[in-house]
Amino acid sequence: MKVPRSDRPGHELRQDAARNLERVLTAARQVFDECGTAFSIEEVANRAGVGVGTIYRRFPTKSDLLDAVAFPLHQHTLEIARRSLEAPAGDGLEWFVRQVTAFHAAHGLPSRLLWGAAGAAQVRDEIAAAMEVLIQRAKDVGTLRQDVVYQDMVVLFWTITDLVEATRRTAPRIWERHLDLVLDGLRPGSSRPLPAPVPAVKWDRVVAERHERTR
Amino acid sequence: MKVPRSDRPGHELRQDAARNLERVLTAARQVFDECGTAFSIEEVANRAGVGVGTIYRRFPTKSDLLDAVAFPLHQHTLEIARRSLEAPAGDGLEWFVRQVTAFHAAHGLPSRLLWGAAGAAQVRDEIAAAMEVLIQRAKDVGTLRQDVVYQDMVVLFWTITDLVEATRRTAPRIWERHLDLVLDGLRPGSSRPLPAPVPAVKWDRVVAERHERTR
Amino acid sequence: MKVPRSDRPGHELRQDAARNLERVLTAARQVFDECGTAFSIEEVANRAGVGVGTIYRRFPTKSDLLDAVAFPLHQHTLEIARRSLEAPAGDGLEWFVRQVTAFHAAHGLPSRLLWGAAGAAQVRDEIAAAMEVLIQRAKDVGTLRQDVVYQDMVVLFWTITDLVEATRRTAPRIWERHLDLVLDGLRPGSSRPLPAPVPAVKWDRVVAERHERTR
Amino acid sequence: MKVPRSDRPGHELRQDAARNLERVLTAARQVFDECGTAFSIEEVANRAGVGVGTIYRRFPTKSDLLDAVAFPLHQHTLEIARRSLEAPAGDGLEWFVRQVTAFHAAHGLPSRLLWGAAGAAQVRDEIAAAMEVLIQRAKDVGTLRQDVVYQDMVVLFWTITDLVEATRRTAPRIWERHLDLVLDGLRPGSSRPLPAPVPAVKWDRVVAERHERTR
DNA sequence: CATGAATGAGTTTTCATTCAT
DNA sequence: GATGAATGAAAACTCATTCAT
Repeated sequence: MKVPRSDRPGHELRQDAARNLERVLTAARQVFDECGTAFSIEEVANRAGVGVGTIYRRFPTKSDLLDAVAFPLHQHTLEIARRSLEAPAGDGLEWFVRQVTAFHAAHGLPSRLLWGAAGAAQVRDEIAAAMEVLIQRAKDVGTLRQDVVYQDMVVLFWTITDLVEATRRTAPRIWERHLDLVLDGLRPGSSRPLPAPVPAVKWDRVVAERHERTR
Repeated sequence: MKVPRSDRPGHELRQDAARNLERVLTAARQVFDECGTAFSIEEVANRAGVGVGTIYRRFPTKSDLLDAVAFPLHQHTLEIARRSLEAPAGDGLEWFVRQVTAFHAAHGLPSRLLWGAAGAAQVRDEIAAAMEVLIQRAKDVGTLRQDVVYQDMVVLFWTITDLVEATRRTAPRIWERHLDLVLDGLRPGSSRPLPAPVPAVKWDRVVAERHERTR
Repeated sequence: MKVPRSDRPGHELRQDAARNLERVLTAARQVFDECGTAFSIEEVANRAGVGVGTIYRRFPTKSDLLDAVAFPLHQHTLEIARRSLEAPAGDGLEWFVRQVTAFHAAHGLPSRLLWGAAGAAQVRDEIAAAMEVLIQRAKDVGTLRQDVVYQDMVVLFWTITDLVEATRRTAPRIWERHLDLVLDGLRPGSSRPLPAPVPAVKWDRVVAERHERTR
Repeated sequence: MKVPRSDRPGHELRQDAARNLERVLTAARQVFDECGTAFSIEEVANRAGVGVGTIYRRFPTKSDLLDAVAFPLHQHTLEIARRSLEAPAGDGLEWFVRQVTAFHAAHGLPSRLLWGAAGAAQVRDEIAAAMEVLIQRAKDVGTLRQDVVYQDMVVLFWTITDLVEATRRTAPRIWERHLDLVLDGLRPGSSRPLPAPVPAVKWDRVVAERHERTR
């Protein structure tokens, strides 16, 4: 477990450090998966085979560690968004929603954690922009109700990812049917018009607050 | 909860006690609202203006306190279910969903807490029975897709109440539009059939696990 | 469980009080027997069917309650001492030791508690006086080594009663054989003279301290 | 207890730790001596000049701390047993009893703690084997009553060590005379045969229960 | 740089004792 | 007098974070 340092001082440290970082993140993902935010840093350190000090060197705070865990997930979600823009006209939105949800399901990180991370804001913005485009395209092609707005889709994400998390260990596929049901409901042919969306004024705070509650 | 022993005078002994109990429960609701299950008993005691011992006298366990907080909510939800059965044919289901959600929104208790409480099982069962009836009626009258099952409605509840909780302080009415959207999507006229529901076999465990995770 | 008060106020209280007192003492004996000094007043109150306040009215301190439990035992031990003086010449000492030990075994109260009680001092003195007489008689008749002194017998009591207590629940009769062995060793015919006893100067403190440690 | 990882320099890292450990054990011995098992970890921490966390790092449980305190005593007692086997024929038993008792007196730890510690069982067994040999030898040489068995000697130990403990602070040498008296009584020349020992069947439980009561 | 020992405030829970009813 | 609710000072134990080695 103790990695012997190289005999020649000073130039392979980077490698060790990198390996350690990877181990820490892997352990953190694992432990978070099992315990939620109630895990202890020491537990992570033990599983990673390093001392707590090593973790604190890179992540001065438990919160920072969580952010680091979330980071690659952000990136991947962003990647999905970008690729959705290349989907055949009108299919992008649905494809995006399904892909992101499946990704969540596969990696088991709470959406709140995911989006509350420091630095998530920028990613969020780019994703939002992509979604706006996807939404408009879907409306144009006639696969989405005209009265649906960006906000509706975000809220949908929230509910779906919460569901994914809540049932991951006991009914890991239950979200699929629910998603089918809801997506189908979003198609045109509705019998009742929607009320006006919540005014956008506070929207940022809504998003932020929702995400920060986890910590 | 404590039944006074007689009708004759001399039974208002527990005025102070009753007041304290009420204070404790109020404080607990409040603190839970702010911190989730991460609150400390001492915090509740401070806000209630009592000593921790007072809380422990009635609620030997943190868990018991949470149960006590949830109890009246169970009862009220059950009441809504019963009344929904008396609604004009076909409207009961939607009425039920809207009422329960509104109630959640007004009282701000997480659905997980609500349903994970000791003794919730029985209430759950009665509500489930009512919902089955309501679902059938809605299908009969043609206000609900034929392929929707009880399970779908429960999952819908989960997602909606989670949404309510997550946005209560920042966008307290956002859930309404979302509910409109989803409920409208449940009406007949769908373009795609749903896949088969998750087999009922594990259903009980799903429900139980989801609720117990909160503690 | 709640005893209804008599309709005519004020003159049967004594009886109730007496009954309560008795119940409390019985419960205390029982609980002490099970838990040692680690029992809680509330536990005693519950078993006695009274409120803790009732106990505190008569026994302002846990310690006082323990003293009250010990009292009748003192008296009985004293009684044994008195009767031992009437035993046929020379047999009194052994009879006394056996009787007292058997009494302890039957009632299961630690000797430390027994003798540490407030007001035990006087009883102790009278018993000591009796023992001195019994010892002398035994020596005169030749059933006890000439070099044995009062102190030796007290120490013997301590060791034996500790043994009784430590084995009461698992080997309730083991002390009998040990007592036989030791008593037999006290008879004349020793091969080695004893060293001088510990000087009597500190004797009182020794006795007192030993008993007070329990609290 | 912690094995340093290598002979090469750089292993004295835990100087502070070692000092702290020593301090903790010393403080624990002291506090236990004064309060019995009723001491608090915080008290130990204060006397040792460390935080409670430091104690809990090495002794996750109060019980573990007590075990650690007892451990060296076990070893030393075992050592005495081994050396007793090398004593001149027939003297070993008495030498063993006197040595062990003197050791108890010098170090002031209750026999219950001593023998109840985790891992004491093995030590106990080896000591028991040695005692059986010593007893037989003493009988062979004629310095011990033929009817004395191992059980008698253990019971004797219990009573003597309890006495040592109970009088340590007030009459620290009183046990010596008592031991002389009892040992002398064990020599042949008894006037009365002993009853049969308690059946060995339950013996193990007797021993275990006696020791575990302390915690 | 890594390590893990140390810290100490914080958490849940218990219980002797007081006091309003 | 009796009752049992209220109190709050412990106690055992945890864990994020700091710091000596």
